[in-house]
Amino acid sequence: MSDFAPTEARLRNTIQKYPAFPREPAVLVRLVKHLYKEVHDEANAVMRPYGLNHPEYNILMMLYGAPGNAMNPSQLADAAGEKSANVTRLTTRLSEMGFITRAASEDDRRKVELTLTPAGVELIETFLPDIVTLLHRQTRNLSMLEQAQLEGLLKKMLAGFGG
Amino acid sequence: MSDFAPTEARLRNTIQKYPAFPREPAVLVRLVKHLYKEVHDEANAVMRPYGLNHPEYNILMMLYGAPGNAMNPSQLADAAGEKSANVTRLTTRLSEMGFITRAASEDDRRKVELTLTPAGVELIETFLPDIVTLLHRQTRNLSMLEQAQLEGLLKKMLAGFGG
DNA sequence: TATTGAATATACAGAAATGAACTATATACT
DNA sequence: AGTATATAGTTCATTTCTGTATATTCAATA
Repeated sequence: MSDFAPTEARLRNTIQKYPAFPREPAVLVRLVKHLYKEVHDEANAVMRPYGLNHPEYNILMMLYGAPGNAMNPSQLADAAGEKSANVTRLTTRLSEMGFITRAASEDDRRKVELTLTPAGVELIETFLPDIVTLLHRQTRNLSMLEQAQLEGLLKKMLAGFGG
Repeated sequence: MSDFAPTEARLRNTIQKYPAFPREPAVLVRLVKHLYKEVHDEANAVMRPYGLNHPEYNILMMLYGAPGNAMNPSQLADAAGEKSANVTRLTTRLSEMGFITRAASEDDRRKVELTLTPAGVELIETFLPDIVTLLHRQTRNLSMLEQAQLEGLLKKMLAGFGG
């Protein structure tokens, strides 16, 4: 449970030296960063016994939630927040392990269709209980109302990106 | 401005197949992940012309906010959310570039003191205008009240980690 | 004061991620 | 049709990161 107070202190010093530095945006960005690191590390730890890491978990879950358990690499890159070159590597490995298949698309021959295999589905449903526990733990400090509020604010912030 | 609707749809499918999967915690984690990726990529893009990347920017800013512009590697690892082995590498590079110095601590000889050089401070104050612009852009959709609410909720969530 | 255990930082090898270049296919335009 | 432009995916070289082992110093205590 990393303490955020030192970050606040550093930010005060920074602003004293450089008054134009915007406190609130900087706090938000640093909080997001810290939260992500925790999420990432904890997910890695949970997945390790299954021979997977956090990005691989993500890929699998995106497919699990897709119609027909299938997606293209580019959709997957977008969904999982990975660069496309990285999706190639990740899906190659998952396919070597037998959890997904790779097939050329019929209608557009540039496209590739990645599909979960039954073994992939089985694997997912094996590790999901651990993930469910993790997710509950990671949000245990927030009431349902607070979770909903947080969701709304994060979406709003995210929507402002990329301009 | 990556659209979040497909994520929601995937989550609905997932829950239909696996009802125990907690929607709200999963949404929050995915939002944090997407936000972080955007923050990371955009910061990398802004820093590139200065010959730096996002983690290096972070290291420099942590030092800039520290008393005496100095910290130990372990403090820095905690502050910047980097693994300590990575801090060694990052600070070695920054020191080779002349932006920080590395010195053995007087009182505890296990410790190392990393300090910003004048060149480091100058560099920071050169790129800060671009960062300030970036930070404002990344939070432009949120009112000041919303930013404060978001800060509170993120802190609360973060405080629940690590148990 | 020895000894044991904890803390700090680094080294190193292997794994993961990135950016840029490239191939192949599809779409738009004239 | 023919040419230019855009899109999908991969490859490759390089950079970045991680986990683990190790060296050194400090702290506690018997």
